[in-house]
Amino acid sequence: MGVKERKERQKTEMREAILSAALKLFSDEGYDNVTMRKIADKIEYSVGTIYLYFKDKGEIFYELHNRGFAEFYKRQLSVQHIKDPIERLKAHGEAYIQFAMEYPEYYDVMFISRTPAKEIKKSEHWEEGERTYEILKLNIKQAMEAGYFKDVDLEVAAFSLWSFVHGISALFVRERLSMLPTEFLKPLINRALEFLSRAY
Amino acid sequence: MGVKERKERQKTEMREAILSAALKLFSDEGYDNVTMRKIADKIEYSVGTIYLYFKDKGEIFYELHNRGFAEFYKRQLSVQHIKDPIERLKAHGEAYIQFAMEYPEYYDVMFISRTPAKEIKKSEHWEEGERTYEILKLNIKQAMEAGYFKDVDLEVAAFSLWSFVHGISALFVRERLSMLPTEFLKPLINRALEFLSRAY
DNA sequence: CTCAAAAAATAAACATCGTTCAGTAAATTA
DNA sequence: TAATTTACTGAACGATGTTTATTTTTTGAG
Repeated sequence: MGVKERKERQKTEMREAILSAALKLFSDEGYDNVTMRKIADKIEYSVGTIYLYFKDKGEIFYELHNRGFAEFYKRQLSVQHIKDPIERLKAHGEAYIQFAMEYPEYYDVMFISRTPAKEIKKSEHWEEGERTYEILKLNIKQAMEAGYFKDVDLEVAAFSLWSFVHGISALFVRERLSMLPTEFLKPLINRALEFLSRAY
Repeated sequence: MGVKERKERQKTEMREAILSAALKLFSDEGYDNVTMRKIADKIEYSVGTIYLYFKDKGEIFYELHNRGFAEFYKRQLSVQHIKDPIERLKAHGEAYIQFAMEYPEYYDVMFISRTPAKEIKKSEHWEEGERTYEILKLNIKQAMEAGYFKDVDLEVAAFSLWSFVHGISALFVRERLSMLPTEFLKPLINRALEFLSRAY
């Protein structure tokens, strides 16, 4: 009698369907322009049904946000195998910005949004943010040991590099770079990363 | 018979009251969380009255956006008298960040807030933003002519420097640096500017 | 297989949003 | 003072997120 199991499975399948529809919509149209009714249309259920699976619109976003942070951290790690410290730092920056461009809604709540949903404030997930900052400092430190960043304070360098990639990400996410055609944007960002990594 | 003049004055006073209330609210709560009714409450008029002075919510934002840029542009110019190109560039960055720290509401509206895109996209006032970008490029170009930034593309350098100061400003304005005590923040920012200007 | 209880889904209703508009009050003019 | 113009209001509209009462579907004991 696997009734309970099937119900469980169906419940998670429905949650996944909602999350998947919401992610696409959020990413295409932005959180505020996505209505619960649009999500409901997309999964071909009525509006009220969504509320059987999620407390409110914010909880849908929160769940996606969690997955975003997990993905963010994973991407930071994915670069750690690179041997050359400067190359690794550059790849680190690339991974950071790529995440922001791929999941602007996530990036927004993580680093830009003024009032993150209540759930997010008290969340343990900012620690994941600090862990990525530690990775950055580690990478800079190893670059120093390899002879780069002479006479530079570690904290100052970390703050500077973070500000730099955040600046690019924030301008992109909040659409202050829309005057640049997309095909020019990515190369420009890459050259900007080179600009910085070649400086030291 | 200065009736017309007084009416004119009253009209602009009302516009100013609306703009001032809106700026504070936008900055405190974010564009989307500010309702027309909140603005109306703050100036102690009914909702409909606002629409006698502004076409819609977006136009209020648009006007604030314009004013921010005017003040911003003035500050950028104030640095142009400095002779040494690298010192001037550094002062330029300082002026930029100082504006953000002094008028976080304006900086927010100008470079961070989600914009009602229609108004601003086609606006001639982004040109004021582009004018400041031209100043930056001019300053970089003169630094190049003085022997700095060798083998660097002008556009890439401008984009990089802008991203850098925007990153710092955005992190400050959106309170992602609140873990740093204020007395450490300014020196840190100064050292970050040095970090970059010393790189080339 | 039947059918009442439980679960799932829905449609309608609610409060609030930006915006509009018919109507009222105030100021101006003749 | 009376008429007209201007300033303002408050109710209404369609759309939003969310809640609720109701209907439909699924379940499992007799």
